Amino acid sequence: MPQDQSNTFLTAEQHLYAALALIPYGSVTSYGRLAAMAGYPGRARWVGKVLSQLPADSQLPWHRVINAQGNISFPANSDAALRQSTRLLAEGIAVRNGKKVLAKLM
DNA sequence: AGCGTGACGTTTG
DNA sequence: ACAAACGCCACGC
Repeated sequence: MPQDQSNTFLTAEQHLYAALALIPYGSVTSYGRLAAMAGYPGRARWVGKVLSQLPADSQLPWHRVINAQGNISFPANSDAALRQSTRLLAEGIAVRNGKKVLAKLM
């Protein structure tokens, strides 16, 4: 039954949110690693899609997710990239050229 | 069914 | 450091 969302059953997205919430303040990880953490190895693109649909008022630390190259996955100096770099900076993580995140991935 | 498009990843040059 | 070539999966047309 589709609407039977008992608390023992978690959707794939919920697993992802749970994994995302576990990323510690001040550290970053990649889409691919987050996918694996959530139990879906090889689904980096899916992670990106889910994050792109997060509500604007989400309390989840979406800004701690960058790509495997260590870059913010938005065009440098776009509004989105600026929002993310601002939030990272607030956690003590520096960003070079509006793209490169100067921190090791988790 | 076919094709283009993504907040992507790995390998190779 | 940069780019191409794959691989990957969900969606919309």
